Parts: sequence; C-alpha cells; structure tokens
Amino acid sequence: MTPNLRSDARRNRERIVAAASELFAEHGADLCVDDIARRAGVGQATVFRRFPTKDDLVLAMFEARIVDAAQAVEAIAAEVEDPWEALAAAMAEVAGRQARDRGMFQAVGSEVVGSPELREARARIAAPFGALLRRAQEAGVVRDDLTPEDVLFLITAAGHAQPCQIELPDLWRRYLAVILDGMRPGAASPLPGPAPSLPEIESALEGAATRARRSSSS
Amino acid sequence: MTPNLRSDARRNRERIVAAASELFAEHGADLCVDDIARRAGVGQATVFRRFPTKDDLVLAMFEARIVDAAQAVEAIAAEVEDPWEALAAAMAEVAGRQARDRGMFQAVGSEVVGSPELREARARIAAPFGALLRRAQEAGVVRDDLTPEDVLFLITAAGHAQPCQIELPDLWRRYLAVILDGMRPGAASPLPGPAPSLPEIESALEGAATRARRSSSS
DNA sequence: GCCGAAACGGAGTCGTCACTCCGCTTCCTT
DNA sequence: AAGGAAGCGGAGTGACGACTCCGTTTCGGC
Repeated sequence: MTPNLRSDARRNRERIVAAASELFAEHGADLCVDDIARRAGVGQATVFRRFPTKDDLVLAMFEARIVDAAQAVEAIAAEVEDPWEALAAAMAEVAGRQARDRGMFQAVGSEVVGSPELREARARIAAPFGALLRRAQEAGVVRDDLTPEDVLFLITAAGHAQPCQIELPDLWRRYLAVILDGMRPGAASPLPGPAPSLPEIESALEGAATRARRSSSS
Repeated sequence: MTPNLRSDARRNRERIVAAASELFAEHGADLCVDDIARRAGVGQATVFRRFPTKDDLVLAMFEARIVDAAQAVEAIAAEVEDPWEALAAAMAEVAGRQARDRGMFQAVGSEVVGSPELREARARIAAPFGALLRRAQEAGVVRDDLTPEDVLFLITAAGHAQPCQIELPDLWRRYLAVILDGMRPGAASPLPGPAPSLPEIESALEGAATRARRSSSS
C-alpha cells in the first residue's frame, strides 16, 4: 500500500491522513486542500504527491471508514450471541458512526457511495450484515421479507434522520428504535414492491455516481 | 411579494424561478447562476436583480417546496377519514417528494433546513402532521411515545434511505413501510432517550445552520 | 409618438481552490 | 562524509463561479 517510502515521507503521509480525517469529520466533505496541509503541518504539494487528486484522498478516507465500520460489525457479530441483539447492536454501531461523522453523514446518501472504487468496501460491510440478518431470520426474530441490502439502507435512514448531531447527538436512536420495531416479524402487510437484487442495486449506485461525476466535471 | 414590477420583469422573474426549480430538481443544490440564466433565457444580472444572492434564490425555492408539500398534506388530512391511512398517506406524499427531487433530497438532511428564514415554513408543515399524529394516537393506532417532530424526522429517514432514485424510484416505499410498522402501538420497549421539545429542536437546527454558514463564508 | 424610468445583458472583476513548478532540504547508502 | 535521489514547500497558474458596471433596450403614462 505504501511501499518504499522514506521515513519522513511516511510520517507526513500519516499526518495528512489524520488531519484530513479530523477535518472531514468536523466540517464535512467540502474541505480545501490548503486547510488539510496546514493542519498537517506540510505544504500543499506534499498532499498532492501522495494523493494525485483531492477525490483520491476523500475516497481513500471514506474507504478506510467503511472497512473500519465493517470490522466493528464483525466484532459485534462474534461477541453477541442473541441473534436479535447482535443485529440491533451492529445497526446501532454503524448508524452512530454516520450520525457523528459529518463527512460520512454527507457522503452516505450522496452519490459518493456509488463510486466504483468502493465496490470492494461495500461488499466488505455488506457481508457481515447479511450473515447477521440470516441468523436473525432463522431464529424467527426478524421478518422474512427483508434483504441484506435493505438492512444497509435502513441504517442509512436512521443515521440520516436529522442534521443536528452536535446539539442532539442521540436523537437518531429514537428513529433506529422505530425501524427496529418495524423489522420484527408479524407485520400487517408485506413490504411493497420487489426487493431489488444486489446487482441491480450495484448498477443503480454506480450509475448515479458516474452521472454525478460527469455533470460536475463538464 | 412581488409589488410594482413591470410586465417584462414579472415574466422574467417567473422564468427564472421555473428554470431554477427544474435545475434544482435535476441536478441538486450545486447549480450555477449562469446555467439558470441561460435556461431562463435572461442575463445573469437579471437573476441578481431579483434575488440579491444565490442563497436567497435557493431558500425561496426551498420554502416554496415546503409550503407546497404542506398544502398536499392538508389536502390528504381533509380527504382521508381513517386516521392511520391519513397519516401513512401524508408521510408517503412527503417522502416521495424528497426522494424524487434532488435538490430537496440534498437540502433536507443538510443544514439548509435550519435556516432561520425557513422557521415559518417549518411550522407550516409541522402543524398538519401534528394534527394527523394526534388523531391517530387518539384512535389507538399509533404508539403514544411519538411526537410530531419525530414524524417529520421519520419522513426524512424514509426519503433519504438511498441515493439512487432514478434507477430505483420506488425503493423508499419499502423503508417507509418498515418505519410505519414500527410506529404501530404495542412495541416491545419505549423509545430511548427523551423526546426533545420543539424549542430544543428549533434551536438545534438553527445552531447547526448558522455554524455551517459561518464556516463556509470565512 | 415621446420621454423618463425601469429593466436588460454581457463583459468585466474578484476571490477561491485544485493543482503544478522549481529551487532547496533531508534522508540514506556506501 | 559525501553524493544523489527522494522529498519538501511556497509561489505560481488556470479555471470556475458569484456578483457588478454600464451602455443599450423596453415599458408605460402622457
């Protein structure tokens, strides 16, 4: 990943990523490279030497966050035995990250998530949720007409319900609770519409992402 | 609202708003004034003569959308008799608007919603939902620990679950259905955390909005 | 029709921001 | 310790987008 870097270069690279991560979490996706460089204590050129494009930096950070969240989910899946509690805790973990981190908040729900570069990361976080969902459905504690992709979208829904995380940092828990109640079996009516397949969703996400990229670069 | 405008000026003003609305719905909030002017068939200066600032134009459009949605909700409340169906239909109406309109999609869930200029519009749409919720709760078809503000946030949650509206335009209906199931009475446990009061929410929203405005203008 | 005011449009200005160039510094190998 | 490569930083550059200036056109009352 970072092969053959001189020691100072490696140190600066880490500083850049750390500075960018802080700014991304605090101020969201509209960060400027100057600020990142200043906070990292390096020049702009040093940033661009490591990341050819600002988008590369943002995508790299975003991917790291997804992988990090995936690890947390895997840990919960391994620790919590009760199928329902495990799924609920995992959803809360990821929704909380989205609600706290302004960069993730803005990026999830925008077209960035559909970037082809993130396909692997998406699969990485989808997998443990798929397993958790299957376990819960087999235990009969979650309705059968939910798909793994639905779970991811429902997390997004809970984490994005409200934009005032700083003043009301736990409000999203109420909406996740409503969603969790709605996920239990025995609902009055089945979910409307066909559940799209994973390939359908992937191509829809990537279509939206490339469309957005084209319109912003022309 | 538009007093004493010469006939050509009034015509151009309407063209500008129409053009801006189309672009806002299609391309989201990052529209440039040049494009609006070109689509409207006027010069840039004409746009700025009517709206001193680009933000003024965006806020005006956004406010118009909220008021429009509020009228639709009021119509549903007046037409549909069943308390549950009325609330569900009203929530679907607004969630669908958010999911279809890219500008609304981006703005709701961002800090724009907290602009002090929109306080009146927020109250305008909150009122009918408050009435619908009370009616449903009195009929015993909605859990008692939900507040009117919760309903608005839950609509946002459903409308924002996924960013690929064009390819999968009805996917949000699945997530609204989950949320609606979770709103029914008889939940396993009460909603976590205190429900914030309306003033608390207002000040949180406006705090977030002014904070965002300051950081983008400094 | 005529005239003053209102409105118009496009060519500017100004600030911002991603990205580059190049002379200088720091590391590492021998 | 010395030479060369790898890395550095800050002063550019160019594009873009919000907003303005001003000479020209259009409206509407008489």
